[in-house]
Amino acid sequence: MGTALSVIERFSRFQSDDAQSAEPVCCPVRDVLDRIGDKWSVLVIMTLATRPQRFSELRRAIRDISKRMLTQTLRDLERDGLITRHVYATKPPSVEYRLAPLGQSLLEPMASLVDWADRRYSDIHAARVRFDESPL
Amino acid sequence: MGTALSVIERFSRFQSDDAQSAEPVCCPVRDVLDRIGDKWSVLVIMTLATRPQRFSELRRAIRDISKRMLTQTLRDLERDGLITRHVYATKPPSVEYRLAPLGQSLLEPMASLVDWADRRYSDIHAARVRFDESPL
DNA sequence: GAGGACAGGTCTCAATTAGAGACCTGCTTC
DNA sequence: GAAGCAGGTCTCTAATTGAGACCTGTCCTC
Repeated sequence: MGTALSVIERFSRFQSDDAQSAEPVCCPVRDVLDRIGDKWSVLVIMTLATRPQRFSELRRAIRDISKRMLTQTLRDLERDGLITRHVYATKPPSVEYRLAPLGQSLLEPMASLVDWADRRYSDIHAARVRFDESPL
Repeated sequence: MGTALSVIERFSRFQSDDAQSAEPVCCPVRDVLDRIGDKWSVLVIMTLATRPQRFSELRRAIRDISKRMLTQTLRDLERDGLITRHVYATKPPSVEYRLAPLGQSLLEPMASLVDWADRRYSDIHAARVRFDESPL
């Protein structure tokens, strides 16, 4: 609790410093969060958490991702050092993606978020229904 | 560690069940993650973590958010029960946003993610540079 | 009492981004 | 020799975003 606030306060200070300056916004945390906070990254990382997988295994696991977005998400994650890409010179060459140590280290905090989402989902859903039904 | 994997495995099972069915993807965790995983939600929640704030205070704190997106983000967060909106009938009516208990409960897991981002930023940045410089 | 400022938005339009799906290369199978 | 899979790329369209004009109402200043 106290820990959470101290982390967030540190971040806030960064952000308000930024609010002063005329420069474009530049904050490491935002930079990273923008990257892993997109629609597919978290899903891909969690899918790779159990075991390394090939391109088409990932596509089957995450049914509604398009090839285009899967390719792009994998490239971005590789670029950030969260996953690694291994090409095997088999008959039709196969490509395997696996979590790099950096990606592994993300599992812990990510799991706490997933756990939160899981436990609070019913509250959130109830709030939505209430909001949508409310007068006006 | 073990905890992280068990949470993620539970989620994965959900996802692979889903992979079997012909139905459109439907998973509580994804539902929630899509919502808070957008560009602005995390920023707004963290800004409100320190104290309740008014619309224009938020705009000043998050300099590069447009009015349109701030309004929309706040509505969505309110709808999900993460924040509450209070209108005061002052001379020019003022509107204050504050974290609801549900939003408070998100601070802890979110902070662990922010902390990760903060501590790993240099690794990620180094990986990017390496990737961008690499042959081809 | 006209002009400007601020609060909290909404609306419109242009630019960016995402998704569907056709297409490509190389190799195997019927 | 038609068809299928792997791992992508390319193109076209649809949805999302951001910039910024505009709106209503209440101050304050001159």
